[in-house]
Amino acid sequence: MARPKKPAHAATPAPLPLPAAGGLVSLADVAALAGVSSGTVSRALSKPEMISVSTRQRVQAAAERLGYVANGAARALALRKTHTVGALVPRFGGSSFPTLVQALESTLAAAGYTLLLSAPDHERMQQEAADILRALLQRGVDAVALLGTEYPGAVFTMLAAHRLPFVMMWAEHSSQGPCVGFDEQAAAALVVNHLAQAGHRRIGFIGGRTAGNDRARRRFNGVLQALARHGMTLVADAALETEYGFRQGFEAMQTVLTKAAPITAMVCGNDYLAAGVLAALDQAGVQVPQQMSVLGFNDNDFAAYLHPPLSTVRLPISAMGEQAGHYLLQQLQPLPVAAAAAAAAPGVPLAPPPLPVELVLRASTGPAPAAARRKR
Amino acid sequence: MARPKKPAHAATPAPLPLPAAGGLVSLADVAALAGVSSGTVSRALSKPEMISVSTRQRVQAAAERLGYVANGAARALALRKTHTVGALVPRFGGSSFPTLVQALESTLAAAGYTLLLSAPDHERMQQEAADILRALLQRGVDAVALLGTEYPGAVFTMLAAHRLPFVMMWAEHSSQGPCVGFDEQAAAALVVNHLAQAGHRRIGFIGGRTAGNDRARRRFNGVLQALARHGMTLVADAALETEYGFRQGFEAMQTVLTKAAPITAMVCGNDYLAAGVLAALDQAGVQVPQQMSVLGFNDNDFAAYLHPPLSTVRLPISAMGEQAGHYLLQQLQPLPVAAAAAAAAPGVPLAPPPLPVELVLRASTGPAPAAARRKR
DNA sequence: TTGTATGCGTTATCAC
DNA sequence: GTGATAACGCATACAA
Repeated sequence: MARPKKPAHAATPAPLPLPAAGGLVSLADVAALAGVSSGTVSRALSKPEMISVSTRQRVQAAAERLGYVANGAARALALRKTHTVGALVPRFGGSSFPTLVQALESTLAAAGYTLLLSAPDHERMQQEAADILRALLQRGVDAVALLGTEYPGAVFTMLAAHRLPFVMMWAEHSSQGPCVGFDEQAAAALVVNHLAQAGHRRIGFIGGRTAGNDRARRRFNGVLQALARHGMTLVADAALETEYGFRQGFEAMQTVLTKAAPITAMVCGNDYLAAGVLAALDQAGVQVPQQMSVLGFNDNDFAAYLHPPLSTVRLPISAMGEQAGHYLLQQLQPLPVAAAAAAAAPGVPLAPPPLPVELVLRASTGPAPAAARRKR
Repeated sequence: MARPKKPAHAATPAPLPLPAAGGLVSLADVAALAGVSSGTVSRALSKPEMISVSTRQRVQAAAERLGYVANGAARALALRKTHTVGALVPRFGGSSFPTLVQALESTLAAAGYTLLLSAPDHERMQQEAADILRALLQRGVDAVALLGTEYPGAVFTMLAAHRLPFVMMWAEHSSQGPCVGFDEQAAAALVVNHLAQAGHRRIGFIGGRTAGNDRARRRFNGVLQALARHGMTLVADAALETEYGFRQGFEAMQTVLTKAAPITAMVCGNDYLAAGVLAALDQAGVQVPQQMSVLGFNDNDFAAYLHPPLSTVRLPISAMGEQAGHYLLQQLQPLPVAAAAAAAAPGVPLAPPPLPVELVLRASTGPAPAAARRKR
């Protein structure tokens, strides 16, 4: 600033590594030190191949020396790109969403994108989703990852108005846009078929709240449908929904036991619930699997370390996060071939196929107890 | 733009809710529609009290109509403030960090701040922490929340150079800056004292890796020191460190059992490990607590639903996240009184006091087994 | 109360 | 290969 030209022989009296006036070190500062224009500095740093070796080195040295860090806001303003992806993920703690988010974040980070996380604790989500999204848009994001599909229309309207790529995670078949997820019905079928083949006819279910939670609802419906294919339904008194959580599973199972519904197997909506269910059975003196079988959906990864180890459907949570990330990145930086494909079928971004699920059998299931089997 | 004045009687032929040309709707668009200048729009939206009621309403209506969302990059550039806090949290999935982050995020969100999350999956963290922080700075953050204290000096140098408020979470007494956390030593003492009073003399420990993990190290040291006060040390063959996780706890406990170290109690570094330990004991036919007591640090919240329910020290993870958030917010928007205090003692931001811990006893501990007790 | 003009730090366009 | 210069969209002195 004081001297726009002047190559930096051995000038500057106090060239500390952390100088900068009141504000922070900018392109202009680096330019002054390197004795070039700010435009050159910009290029030297972002497109080195366009610059001669000597000046590039001078610039890099100067930048290093001053501890220059580009101002993302200015860059975003000029580029109209933030290199940031927003994520809307409700009920973050105590769920398996962290695993999903971790996978999403590292996938994005590997491509130079950062994750702007919004994790409304309450079910503010339901009403305020649009406001929360607005905050994300306002802050500046190039794309958005949503958990689930249950959002007010305003959310999709805003997304469309801003022409933002987005993806719904842990979801399938939304008319609103592309989803990544796995086949919940297949997962439920895996569980139910296994129980049916073992001779179980009276089956209970403890799952998450279905209102405003499409994941819990699909899971529940999947179980119902799979049961129907075997000519069964859930035992009325033994079908509950509750919040996800250890305590909730525990208490729900206590309720089921109180009602003394004669069941031989319980299906658990996720493994938090399953752990609570097992604890309740243990406390009540019910033997697993001798007196009752338990199976679950394995959102997290501790089912194998419960007592008894729980048979579960293993769900590809991490893979789902990676898939979401890759999908968004593909929308963000379309490769030649992808762009060509997109041009061929415009308007319909190709969503990835559902991820595979897998039944993992452990000690918690066995043939239906004799007493129950006699009933049919 | 076409007509800078002109109040918007009933003009514009196709006033769709999502118009905007190639780019997106900006202040100027709203201004044009409302028939005012862009400066007025800016004020009407951010400082409504400076504007007359009538024009304010016109502006708000126009903004609404166009679906205007402010451009955060431009705002950040003009304001030199991003209203964003960066977080560096390693090993995100399968830990108790999500709970912490959730609490941090909602605390910040309540004050209008968003969370930029960086969650290096690997122990890239160790080497690349500075690069990751640089990415955060470059993206633009007003403050930073770090998990733990183990960062290269470059990290703190950059933080200082950019004059960024920051806080280290789950930490105590760092010379590098303010910390929020709880007293790990007190927590360890709670556990060890309880065991000592029950007559245990031969105690083992399975905890997290201490290299490059100050939390695991403090926890380990706390146990050692508490033992020392009772004239004990850990039983050599029964003291292991491993990654956190169910499987890891399971395998570590198997190793301990293999070595047949005659112990009467195990202390677990966290509850993932504890769950694995219990599973291993169960599989080996070791009765808890009759033959062996197990206690643990309760990072997560499922200790009560294990088999048997695990006695633990309950750790205030959520409170820690809130505390971190409040601390940063206080640095960001100093209240009159806080500012005065800061002026009185400049340079040393006052870190909040450690949060309280609590011992929760359940069925997993009892008096030391007779066989072992005989030994002393 | 409202309009005008300038600056925020970068990138991109265009001459040189 | 490099240097001016004009956006980018918003906030804010300053003028009216």
